[in-house]
Amino acid sequence: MTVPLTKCWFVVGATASGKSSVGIELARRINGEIISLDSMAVYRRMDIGTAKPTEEQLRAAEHHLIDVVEPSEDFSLAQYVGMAERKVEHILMRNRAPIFVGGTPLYLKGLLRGIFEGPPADPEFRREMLEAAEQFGPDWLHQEVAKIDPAAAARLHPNDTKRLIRALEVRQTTGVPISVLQKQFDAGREADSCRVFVLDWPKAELHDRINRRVDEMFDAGLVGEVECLLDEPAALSKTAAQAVGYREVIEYLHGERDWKETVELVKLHTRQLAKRQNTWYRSLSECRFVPVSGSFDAVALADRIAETKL
RNA sequence: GGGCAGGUAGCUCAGUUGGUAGAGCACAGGACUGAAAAUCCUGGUGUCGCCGGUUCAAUCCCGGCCCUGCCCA
Repeated sequence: MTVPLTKCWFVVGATASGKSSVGIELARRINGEIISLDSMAVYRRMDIGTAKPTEEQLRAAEHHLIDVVEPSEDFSLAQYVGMAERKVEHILMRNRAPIFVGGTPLYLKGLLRGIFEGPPADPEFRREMLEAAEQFGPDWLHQEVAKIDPAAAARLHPNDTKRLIRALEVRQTTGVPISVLQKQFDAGREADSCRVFVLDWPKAELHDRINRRVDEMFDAGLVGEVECLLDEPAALSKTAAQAVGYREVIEYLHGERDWKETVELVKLHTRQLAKRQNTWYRSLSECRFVPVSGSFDAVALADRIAETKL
């Protein structure tokens, strides 16, 4: 169920923390291949706004799990973990080192601790539940969950619509309460028993990097990229359309706000994303924090990481 | 120069028939397992423009001043 942790490396951090370049340097040193750990880089033709590796970076190291689904397709944690496990297997068969690089902490936790055996999403069911919730009031979902799974209801806030619906969905399709299935979680381990490195920037510096990068994305043609996506025959999937940068630009193209406001909003949402990512890393016992700052040197950092013994 | 409107949290603004104030956003912290770049929870951070007056008590009432916007000269 879980990836063989002692054989894998993880380079993670907030968005714009410099993970990609460190990952590539590390791959060079330890004969590794990179597996993207990113819920949005999986989408084809969503390049600028997801800050995918450049052509040059892609040549410098083998990369996986980038451009693996169409923008019109939904994607999920379970799909990711399944694909990642197969990649790890193949890379190990080639006698190379799997290096996960990216910033989707839920996926990281899924790799580190496993995911529970559950049914896939049922969009129809979710839509119905959402409508019902709207009709019967905000507490209705919570009451429904309490009826079939008191343990889950106790854990979930009445406003936590998405998780409440998922609890109902799992019970509906499997007959088993989600709180029973989720007991399969792995407990988590000491940081020095695995190699999970978090690039840890001072907040002000990270914000500067984010703001600069967002400006660069717009200069590089983010709006044009989004226009092309909207011109495609198949509409953007729910999961693809919620990506930071894409959502705001779509609204801009619909005339909801002007260019300058849009750029600032993307910066804001990216900073907020970075904050949430860092909250995740703090909560995962496996993480080793690697302080980095203005003098950031990807080569030196990769050297240090490569020397880490278990 | 005259008239009108306004000055309250980092921002946009409520409000107090006089008992020192609260929303949204921002910000901080947290949660999170098939939507996760999503979603949810908790927290108010303040010379209520300035100086006087009335009052037990003024952000609120009165007088003066300053600033901003609009209109008239």
